[in-house]
Amino acid sequence: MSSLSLYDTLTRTTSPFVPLKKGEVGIYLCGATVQAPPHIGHVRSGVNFDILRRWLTKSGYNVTFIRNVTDIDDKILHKAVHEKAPWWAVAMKYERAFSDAYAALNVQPPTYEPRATGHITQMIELMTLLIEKGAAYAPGNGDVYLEVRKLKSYLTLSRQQVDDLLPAADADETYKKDPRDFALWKAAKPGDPSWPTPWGAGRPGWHLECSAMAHAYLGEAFDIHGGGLDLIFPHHENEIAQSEAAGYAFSKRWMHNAWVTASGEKMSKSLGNSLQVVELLKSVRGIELRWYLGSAHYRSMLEFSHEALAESATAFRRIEGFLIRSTEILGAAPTPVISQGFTDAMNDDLAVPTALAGISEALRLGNSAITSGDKKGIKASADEIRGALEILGCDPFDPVFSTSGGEDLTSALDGVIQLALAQRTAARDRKDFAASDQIRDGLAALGIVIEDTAQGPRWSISQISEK
RNA sequence: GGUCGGAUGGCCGAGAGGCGAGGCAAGGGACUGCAAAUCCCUCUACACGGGUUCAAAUCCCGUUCCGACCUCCA
Repeated sequence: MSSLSLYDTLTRTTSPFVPLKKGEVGIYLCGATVQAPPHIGHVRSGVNFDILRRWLTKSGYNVTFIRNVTDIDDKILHKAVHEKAPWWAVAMKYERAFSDAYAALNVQPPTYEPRATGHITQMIELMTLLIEKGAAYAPGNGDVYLEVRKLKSYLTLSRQQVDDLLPAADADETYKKDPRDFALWKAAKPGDPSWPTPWGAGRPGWHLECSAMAHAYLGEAFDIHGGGLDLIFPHHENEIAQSEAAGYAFSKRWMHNAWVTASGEKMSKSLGNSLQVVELLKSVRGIELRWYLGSAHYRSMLEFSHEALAESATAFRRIEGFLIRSTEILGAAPTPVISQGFTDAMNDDLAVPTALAGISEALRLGNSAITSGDKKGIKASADEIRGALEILGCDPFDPVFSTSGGEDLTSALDGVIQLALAQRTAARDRKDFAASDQIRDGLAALGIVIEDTAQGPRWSISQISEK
């Protein structure tokens, strides 16, 4: 029996996962800044860490999963001006869009999903502590800064030296002791939302909120902190700086997902709307998009193309088709079973691609078992495949993926189609293939696909058409 | 300037000293009245140049190209 090993960005190595508290895992994942609709890069992070969470849960851990919502920042304020709407309306609109995208991809809701603006009190407490300890200072302009040169281990996650950093273009050295000092708190500008503090009214800096919320929900030390690669610096470095300066042990392990790239380049908001989740869901189902995003290793760049996505969806439908056929033959949905091969792969830093190779093997064996009528073999393969799909969040039997209409409609439809199939079978028996093909073509025109199997004809509703 | 990744067959994507993952696409075959589905077979690749080694896609040195971060980023 293998045990779980995970990569740690801090040490740049894979090491055995040992929780701080037996049987418990605390995870903090940096969520979205809700200032635009989600594109697939955003949801890849959600999918990757959802797989981690499901695997930890399946491994017997009680997982507390925190994913924050940054609902106040410069971009949201700019967007509010642009959209001629209050900043909070903009934030809520895009928070909903993210929630919808996560739901469409079967990303489980976090245990708690804190918003930055709901935790100003905790942020003020943290700043007070940091100032008391001499790590932060309020120079009187309403800003509060963290003094990075006082920290002994600043930039260890990204392995940089303070003096190597390019000075920020917008650094205001009037008040900062060092241009690299970063803002915990930003003084209010006229017209901007603000909250009162002992140092003046203002709003939180981006980094402070995550430290404050992680502390509020997971305590001074927790197991895993996650996010996209681009958050390593400055965001995660600054979180570490704030938290350690406050005396917290903070995260024991750091995990970062790689990007979805387009033509080799990191996906960015300038690429337009085509790779937004809502757009892609017009050509593939949520379960298929999830399969695609989850199929590459989380630390590998995933080169997006519409062709690759379509191929991935085809591959998934093949697996799904087997599970549906096996269910028809066995008269019951498969029971999820986790195979040893799947366990070993997932325990090796979530080696999903290796696990997928195992699924392909089980699929081949299962299809052969259908051909030979080996019900025991069918069940063994179907159980194993469903078990794996469940962890990957792509279980076709999961109610979240069920198409509207439901059982009643399907069974009524089945009765009608069975009548037509009986006519067709009769025609085939008397070798009247013109008549039998006419029936098949007629059903096909209605979106009903007929297949002749060893167990007799079966029908299914054809998948949504490709664009 | 600093830090960090990457380059694998037509395409996507694993692997990290010996045994050429897997998928998609393509071609051939089996099955079938035909189709679909399914199964079998074929297509045997690691950017380039050196080196280490009995053995290198994998380790070392160098080169080229692509990309990311350096205070808005999943």
